[in-house]
Amino acid sequence: MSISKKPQLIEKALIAFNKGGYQAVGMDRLAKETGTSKTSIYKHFATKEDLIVAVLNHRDEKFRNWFVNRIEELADTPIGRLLASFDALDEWFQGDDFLSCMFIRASCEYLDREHPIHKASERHKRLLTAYVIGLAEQAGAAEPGKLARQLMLLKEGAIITAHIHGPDCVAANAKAAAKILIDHYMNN
Amino acid sequence: MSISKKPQLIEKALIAFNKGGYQAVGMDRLAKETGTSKTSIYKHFATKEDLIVAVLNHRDEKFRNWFVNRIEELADTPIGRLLASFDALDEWFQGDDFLSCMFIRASCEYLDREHPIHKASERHKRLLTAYVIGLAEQAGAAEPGKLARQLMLLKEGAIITAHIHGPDCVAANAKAAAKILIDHYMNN
DNA sequence: TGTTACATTTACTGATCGGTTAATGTTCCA
DNA sequence: TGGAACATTAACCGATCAGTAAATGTAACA
Repeated sequence: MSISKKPQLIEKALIAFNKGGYQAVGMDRLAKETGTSKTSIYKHFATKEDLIVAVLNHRDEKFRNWFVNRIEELADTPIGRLLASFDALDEWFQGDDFLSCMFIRASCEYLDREHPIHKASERHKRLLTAYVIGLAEQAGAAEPGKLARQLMLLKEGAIITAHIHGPDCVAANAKAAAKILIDHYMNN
Repeated sequence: MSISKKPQLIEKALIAFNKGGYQAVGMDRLAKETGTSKTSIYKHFATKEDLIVAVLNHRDEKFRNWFVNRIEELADTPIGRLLASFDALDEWFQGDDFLSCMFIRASCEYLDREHPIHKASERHKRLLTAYVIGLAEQAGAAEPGKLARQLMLLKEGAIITAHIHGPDCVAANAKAAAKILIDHYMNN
């Protein structure tokens, strides 16, 4: 495999891990599903752990990019965007390949907060939170950090709930709660 | 192992799975950590999957029992209890053995919603939700189901956030959001 | 055409996976 | 004391785990 095919390997590994789980998908199966021999995979990544971290960082970039762009398509005011973020979530939940969040799942399989895979998940959530804080600041909320973190709690909760019980009504309910919180922090 | 030691086996297996994860803890390690030979374990449980389901059902009973009792110790009005549930969460988060929620983690390792282990997790969350709905009804909230489900989103989000980023401020922030939501549904 | 360099495959390592078989205690009653 | 019943152990099963070594294929350049 030439060096230029590394991104394709990461992309295919992402699909495999998303579908099957990090521990459950072994390197042999990964080689099969990516169409790349194990030896070639290990040319690019020293360990499975390194590959997973690369997959997560790729996912981070792709997801945040999609999320922000979608939100900006859906609304053009800060408050509108804070709310629209839940519509974007709903689209994600309703998709065929939604199997919870790859970062939450990673942190559940690699429990130690100091584990590189766990840290990659922490980073993703921190960056997402920073984006929401920015929106809350633009909106002129009384306590933007507090509001943003509360909205993030609703988002994480919605992800878990949509995965465990199914996606119906979950994002809409989270959005309704978000509306109440936003209204509170904009009038106090 | 006599039949009477089955509960102890479940209890020890719970600790092992909580500490190490469901897939990561193999049956050999489980035998070592529970002090029970594999053959004896398989006398009580046909498969590892059956054992995990038994562990989860035990955890469900134990956790809900603790949760409800703690809440009723902390407050004696329905609204007080809705809020106190977040203080109980905080106590859980701050404990030494907090490694996210065993049911969330189970649903993350066994992704298929039809999988028995996933279903056991769904059941636990459904029963918890039912309890919170009951409190919201007692409180006389305008839309008790909606309020309760929104509070549940905050709880699930808090669990994930406390696990990924650490427990500091998480439950308190969720409680602050809960206060706003409760206030809204009690005055409208 | 011969050679160097690199990509890729096959076959393998020891360890561990979930689960089973056969042998060895141990207990209890006749 | 003999033996049926049951609990427990150790050894083993084929499959798979993450990772590696050796062999093979392929391309570029001299």
